[in-house]
Amino acid sequence: MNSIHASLGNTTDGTECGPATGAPSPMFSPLYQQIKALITQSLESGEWKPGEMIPSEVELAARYKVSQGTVRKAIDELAAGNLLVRRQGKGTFVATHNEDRVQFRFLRLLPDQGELQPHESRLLEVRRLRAPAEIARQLELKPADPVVLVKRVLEFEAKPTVLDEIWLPGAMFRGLTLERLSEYKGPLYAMFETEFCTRMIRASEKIRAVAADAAVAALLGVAPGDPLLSVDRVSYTYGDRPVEVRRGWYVTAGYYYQNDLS
Amino acid sequence: MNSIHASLGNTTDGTECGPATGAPSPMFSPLYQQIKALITQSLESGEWKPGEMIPSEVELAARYKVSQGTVRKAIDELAAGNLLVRRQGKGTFVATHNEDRVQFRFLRLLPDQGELQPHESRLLEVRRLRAPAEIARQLELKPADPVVLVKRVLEFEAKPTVLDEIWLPGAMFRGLTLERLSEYKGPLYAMFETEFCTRMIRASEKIRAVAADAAVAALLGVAPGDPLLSVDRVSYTYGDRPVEVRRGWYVTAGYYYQNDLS
DNA sequence: TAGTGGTCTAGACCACGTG
DNA sequence: ACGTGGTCTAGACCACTAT
Repeated sequence: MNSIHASLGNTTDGTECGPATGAPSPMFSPLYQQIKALITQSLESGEWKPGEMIPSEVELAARYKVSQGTVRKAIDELAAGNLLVRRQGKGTFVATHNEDRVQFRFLRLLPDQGELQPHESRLLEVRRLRAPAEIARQLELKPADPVVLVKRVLEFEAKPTVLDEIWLPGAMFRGLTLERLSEYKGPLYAMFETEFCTRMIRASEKIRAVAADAAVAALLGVAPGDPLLSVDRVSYTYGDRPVEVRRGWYVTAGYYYQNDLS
Repeated sequence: MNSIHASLGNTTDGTECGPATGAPSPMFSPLYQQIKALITQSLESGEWKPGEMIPSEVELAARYKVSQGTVRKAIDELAAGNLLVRRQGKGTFVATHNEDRVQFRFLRLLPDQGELQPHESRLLEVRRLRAPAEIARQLELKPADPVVLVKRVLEFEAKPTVLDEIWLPGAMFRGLTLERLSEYKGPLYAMFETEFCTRMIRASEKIRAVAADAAVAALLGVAPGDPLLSVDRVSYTYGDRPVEVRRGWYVTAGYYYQNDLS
């Protein structure tokens, strides 16, 4: 009958970010799962921020009053899920989208030849409106809740290649404006993380081949009817809460979507 | 200075299948990696066949003269890579494509509504020929080496949905004929595994949107020019050796290609 | 009841990165 | 030299499955 001992060093010192919900958490499960949940809470509450180093394994073992091996197994799983990054000799760090190394975890478009060049993002519009039924459903909002709609085009080597319609919960992205977005360099998810305390953990995509309609064709510089890759993505943050719906159209002439099965 | 002790129970008793290559294997690396390599060898040589149970952790620990924890870590990684399947209370088993549970690991097409229905495979042709340059390159064969080409259509609910051109090394798939193929029920990879001792471990896909040409359109019952999902797959077996090239065209009306990012 | 994998511990030592 | 994560061990006990 294992359960975590009372409440200890779980110092959720209300730092800037998230609500530190403190969901009941699984009580009767393997110890390392409980530790995993506690660490996840600290990540979500912002006690340890993206890019920062978390306490060492021995420290955590002391804090939670378990053996180092148990903490290790918890961290192993979190690292496998890309929430943490281990670096031998240095420590364990909170994963972040602000790293060149891991830039393209969520954009799996590669050129037929050569390396992927840095791309240019051209903002078309940023609008606040009431969520259409389908978007509300996917974001788990009430119909007509406020949302932000961002439209943009990504250009690779000066060729428009990706058109994105990005839907975000309005409540969560209050200060998001076209100006603020255009100032920001680098991936969107990096900005969401640093400016809106919203870290994208995983995403699920539905991919289809579609014919370009007139509007999309014009924006991407292709002919109406040309085949495009349609990518419908829902992104999730801690606790599997959906926080972004993204509809993308990819021009796959000279580029392909890379996927590995195992 | 760790290395595996001399040669022990590594009884590669030349059973029916593979050549049991016995590549030198990594000598100075973590012990559990060496164990992992040894286990992989036994899998490749056919000592333990798909679906069978491998020796228990304590047995393996004794055989390799290491602790159970070390064997455990090796098995953990092999299970994570889908080479083995752990089943509590029963044992650890060699993964197989002959299981309903894991049928659609490599076919990620889902219907917009409802569950995926069992599909019908319609063989168009099976032909032996000399490998075109591009196929030879991808299969790491010499140009003009013999290959087998299989063409088929998959039908979902009586609607042709997937057209596949499958290229296989001729030497490896000697007895493969249209008759033999059409007798076989179930996934191709299950047949390859049981009949040709070739287990597909992982695959890499390049996905594009293309316009259907006349020939493909006719076979799939769509109009020429209609958008199709083009899926170029290379599948690998033990040791990352490529053993299949597959060019697929998917009709994504009513179906989508599902992908999860993390 | 016996055998399997699953969890947890405690401690020793190694490999890497830093000061 | 020190602190970090990484490896390896040995042993205890739990949970599940079969007989």
